[in-house]
Amino acid sequence: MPEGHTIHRLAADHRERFQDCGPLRVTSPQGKFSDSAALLDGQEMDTAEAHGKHLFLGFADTGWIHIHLGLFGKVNFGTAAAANPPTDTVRLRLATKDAYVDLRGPTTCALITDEEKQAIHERLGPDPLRPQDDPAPAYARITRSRTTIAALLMDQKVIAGVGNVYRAEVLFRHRIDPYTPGKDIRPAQWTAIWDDLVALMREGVRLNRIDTVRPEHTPEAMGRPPRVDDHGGEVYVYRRATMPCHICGGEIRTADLAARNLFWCPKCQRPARSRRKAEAPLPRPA
DNA sequence: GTAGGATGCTAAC
DNA sequence: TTAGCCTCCTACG
Repeated sequence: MPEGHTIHRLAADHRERFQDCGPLRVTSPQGKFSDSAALLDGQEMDTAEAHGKHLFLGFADTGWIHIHLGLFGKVNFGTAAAANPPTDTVRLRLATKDAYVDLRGPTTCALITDEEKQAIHERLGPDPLRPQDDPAPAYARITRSRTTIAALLMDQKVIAGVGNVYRAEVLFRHRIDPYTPGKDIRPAQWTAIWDDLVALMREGVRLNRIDTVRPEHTPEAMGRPPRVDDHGGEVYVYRRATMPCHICGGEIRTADLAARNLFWCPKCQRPARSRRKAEAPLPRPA
């Protein structure tokens, strides 16, 4: 379930359980990380950090474990490693005598150097969850681009950490048509998007799930049934195709955009130019 | 039991 | 633009 909030939460969870806890048992039951695991076995993890969807576990003497979960990767924490042997799909297990963590199905799990880590940071855009990150370079790219804002928000070189859920939800919250070209996004709109992502994603880290509905649109406030779905959080449009919009009652739509599912409300997120007209939204390019 | 999809990304055409 | 990667879960027989 990896958008940026998940990865920042994982970094904090790794620090809490394993940072400066003495030598770790490092193994790769599945085998694909065995050589590096052997190098790391018995070392101490001294830090863990996240940038966008990338997780870095720091081992002062040996380097960094670079982890990217991709679409399927999963992390499970547990206690009493000895009593819970890993299954053969576990790529990486870190363990103390009290706690363990298992990594399965990542796109990336590799031992890298400081220089390689730096190169990864340099190709990522600012991350709303990194307090020191500046949203200005992201806007500079957006305002130069004819690509749709929906695609730009998913481009990790532009902004790091936003995934398919946050992109759909933040555009809805600001009534922005997802097909708006980047160059038509006004500075005030970008500031509002960034500030909102900072708030939403921080809440995502805290609760370990994505909630985006405002207080007046919660199930309790509206007297509607809560969402029944594997993500847990309350949302406006993500995976709600054909269901009624919580605000206007119109039908939520879905479309393919850059090989991902886009969700939006065509009434609430009408292009600015046609919002004055009482007509249906303009036809979309395929 | 099996197919298909999923909050991601890259390399190759 | 497409195929490929990696795993888990759900829906459907």
